[in-house]
Amino acid sequence: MNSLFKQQVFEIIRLIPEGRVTTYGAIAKAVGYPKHARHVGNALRSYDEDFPAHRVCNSSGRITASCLAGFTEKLNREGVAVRGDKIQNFKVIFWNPMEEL
DNA sequence: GGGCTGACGCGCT
DNA sequence: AAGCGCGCCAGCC
Repeated sequence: MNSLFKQQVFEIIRLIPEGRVTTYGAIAKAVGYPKHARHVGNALRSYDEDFPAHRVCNSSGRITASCLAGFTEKLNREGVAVRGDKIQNFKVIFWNPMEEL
């Protein structure tokens, strides 16, 4: 994949407000690659510190990241309730990147 | 070059 | 409600 893809993905994630979350698919669509949801996650396997990767989950509001515990803790600190791997009020706090472009 | 993997998503059982 | 199957495609071996 070209680095532009990653770059745009990272750019969008940085725009996610505190206390809000979005999905891999939504980001993929927003950057013009609707079928590349997997690669959004793939690009996030490694990320810089201070990068809010914990604000990204799958389309059903579940955290599928490797470090679930860490993300849950970060989300809780931002006021996002998480039970198990499921984000509570997902539909309410979902942030749509499409509306920001 | 080929097979396997995967932080996904959607439709069908 | 909960799985299962399949499409998708960049990396990694």
